[in-house]
Amino acid sequence: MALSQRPDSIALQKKWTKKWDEAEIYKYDSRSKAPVFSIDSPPPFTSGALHMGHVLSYSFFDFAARFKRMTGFNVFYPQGWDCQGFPTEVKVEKLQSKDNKDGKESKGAKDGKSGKDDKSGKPKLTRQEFKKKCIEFTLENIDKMKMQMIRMGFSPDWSQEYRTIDPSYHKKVQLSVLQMYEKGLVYRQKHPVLFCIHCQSAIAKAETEDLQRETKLNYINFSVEGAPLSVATTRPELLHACVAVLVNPSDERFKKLVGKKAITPLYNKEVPIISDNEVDQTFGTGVVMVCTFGDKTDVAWMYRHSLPFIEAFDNRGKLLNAEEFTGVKIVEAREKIIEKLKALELVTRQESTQQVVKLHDRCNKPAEFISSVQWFMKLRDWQDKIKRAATEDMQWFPQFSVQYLIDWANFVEYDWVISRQRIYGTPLPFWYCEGCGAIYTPKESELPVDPALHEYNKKKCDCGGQIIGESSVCDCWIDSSITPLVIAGWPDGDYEKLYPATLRPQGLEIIRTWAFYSIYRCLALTGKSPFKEVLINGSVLGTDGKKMSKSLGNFEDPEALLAKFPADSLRQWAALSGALAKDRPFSYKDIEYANSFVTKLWNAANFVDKALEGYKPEKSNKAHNFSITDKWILAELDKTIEVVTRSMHEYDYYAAISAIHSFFRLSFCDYYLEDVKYRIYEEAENKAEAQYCLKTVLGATLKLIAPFAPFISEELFHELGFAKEEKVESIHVSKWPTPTGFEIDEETGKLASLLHDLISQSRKFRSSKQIGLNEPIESLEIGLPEELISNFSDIKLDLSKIARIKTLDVSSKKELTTQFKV
RNA sequence: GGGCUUGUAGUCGAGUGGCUAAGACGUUCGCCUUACACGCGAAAGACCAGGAGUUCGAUUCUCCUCAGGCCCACCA
Repeated sequence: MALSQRPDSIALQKKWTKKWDEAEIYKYDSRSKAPVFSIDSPPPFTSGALHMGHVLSYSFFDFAARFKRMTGFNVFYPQGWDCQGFPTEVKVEKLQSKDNKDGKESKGAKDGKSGKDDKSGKPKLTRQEFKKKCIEFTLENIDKMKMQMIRMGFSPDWSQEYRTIDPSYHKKVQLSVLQMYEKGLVYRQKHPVLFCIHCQSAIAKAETEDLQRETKLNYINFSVEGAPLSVATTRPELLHACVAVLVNPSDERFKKLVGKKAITPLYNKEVPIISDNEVDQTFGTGVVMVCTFGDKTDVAWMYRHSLPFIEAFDNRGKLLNAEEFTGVKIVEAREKIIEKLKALELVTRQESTQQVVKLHDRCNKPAEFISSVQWFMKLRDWQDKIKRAATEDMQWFPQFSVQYLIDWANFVEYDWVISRQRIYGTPLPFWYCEGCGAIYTPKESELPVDPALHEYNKKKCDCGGQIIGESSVCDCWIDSSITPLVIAGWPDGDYEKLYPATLRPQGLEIIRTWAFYSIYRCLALTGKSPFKEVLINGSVLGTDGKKMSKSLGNFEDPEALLAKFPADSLRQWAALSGALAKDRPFSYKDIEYANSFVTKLWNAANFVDKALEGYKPEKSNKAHNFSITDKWILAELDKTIEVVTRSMHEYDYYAAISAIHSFFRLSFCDYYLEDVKYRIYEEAENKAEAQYCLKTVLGATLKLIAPFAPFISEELFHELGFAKEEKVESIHVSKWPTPTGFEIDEETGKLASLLHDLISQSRKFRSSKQIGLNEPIESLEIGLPEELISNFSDIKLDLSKIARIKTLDVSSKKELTTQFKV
């Protein structure tokens, strides 16, 4: 049958997606005895549509999945959705405020306590209503993203789909938290959190914006053994919460003071003088006062040096424990306290300085740290175990990327705050007594629970205190850090069949979170590392080499690209641009190049299809009448299969796709097809051998490219009858090609390159004399080294036919010489 | 400031302790040759960032400098 024009890519995509779905070729077979290859693929965050980063990374996972299927693995490739989290809340709030015609935003949803907007007094969504909106928004996004994934030709087993909002998922998350609680790894404690005193809400760092501003740096005298010690601070209003004075251990000026006590001005409190490497000797006087809490460093220092904790102000920003200044607001207190210190002649200097403050992005007021009760998971003592698991139990691709995890593990200073005062998240499965702080947990059979809504809340503790259901939800990494367990079916008994996962593919930027927390939690829950191989990909930059972002105008939308290019081309772009763990600028040229390759493949297949008319396999197999070029192309094919196979095993998709492209384009299309044309058209006696080679090479190439270009390879695999011959439903479940085992001797190799060299020279000659390729050349005299002369007859016919030279004469020369005549 | 990473033709980018350092895009020239003009053929274009060291020999290994990128931290 003759192939027509290259088919429309959308029609192709629809046709094969449907067939693959019906034939369930991507389905994991739990009864199969084949070795399992399981992929713990990232559940994308469902606050929007797919972006180019997804296109790049999910293409990588898909290459792996398709390759492994073809090499005989029982591939387990689920796809999840990471649904809950702050960005979704923000987007839903924005949508809500758009609906409000007066333009006022709903703040009620934010504080996690009340569903009413206490500022405007207007009725707003309740907690439950808001949550419902978030879920609706999420489901819409999942539909959109799933559709895009299908259009990209990604091949997860959709029967294994999971969502982190599903009750079954919540149940597992809560169970995992409870089990870690049983092991003593979860606790409840007072902890500083970022808080907006204007909006009355705890906020995440991600909700803040930096503001560079000018402020006053005040030099204030403390005293040590009666002598003054000058300390520079921008926040004198926190003096009452000063718990220590820090100096750098290598600072000669203060070495003698370390270990002694300093007396704070105004409040006359005795605080220790401690040395710490993080103190900048050149800033201010080189002496820092540590307060609870001026900023994040204060928090770090407080934990590091086990300093006592003084509540500096309440959640309305009014000073606490500050003697005469108690109840005064922060900004006002700053001025009043400086005035008083000046009056006492304790301020020696004031100078302007630049500082960066964190503003709440909704109200543009400075965020403060305040103390609040939070839930924690113990990370201390786990760093070494995590590092050991990552280095001993796992192989990282590329190797250096494990260093990101090690660095992070070394850096962790305090435990993981797992509670968030938000709405859209997995509820923490705990109750606590308001009075004595006793903690109550649900039974496993009660899960999933929302303690905030539970009737248990009406009960009293043994101590007589009221029992309160926790209303905080889990950090979203609590949800996603157990994916290796969830996909394996944990906690059911036979989860170990699929645990640990074979492969964890993920982005470089979330090694510190997703990889780190997954290893930690899975180790804590099972004692076993969660995966064996980690594949790290970088992110896609704009064409200008900068991080892709809508505001920079270097943003590419996959949706728009899919309208212009077939998925097969986009996927090849991913392979072409994706050196592991490296950020790559986006390139239209790569896509266009990939696209032209798809066309090339189609056209070459078209030629082969016609050339195979009347082909009788038995003729070629028995005759062994292979020409030099036949032997050469089969040997080249073998080399390519070897390189591609090795590269695929190593997740080196760049190497794989380049090898395929260059073999097919250069060796096969540019040389071999030209070499055999005369044998096909002129019914040469060794035509069957040429047909055999054409068919073998095309068939193998289709398979090699199948993981990268699943649609076009499938179409051609069926159109040219390979599927029927191999009795398989799809190229994607066919066997990965193995080398034909065709040995090529040195002599044959030399003759093949001599032939191609002479053809090339003839073309140069034509080019210089402006002779068209279809006009014959009268004669060619060739001077050849002795050792090539005897075998020259093997390529003589090919040369005269392919280069269209009427007469060929050969004589013995030291080196190759050519003399063309028109 | 810390960690990682990169610096190869006009552009994007492979690769190697020693033979003429891939390929693509772009450029120039010639071709609609019965698969393909989304094509074919030919050509030009690189002191492999700079400096020092190791070595018989370095673009490749080590160190320094300079310049990018990503992540983290960020000054009281």
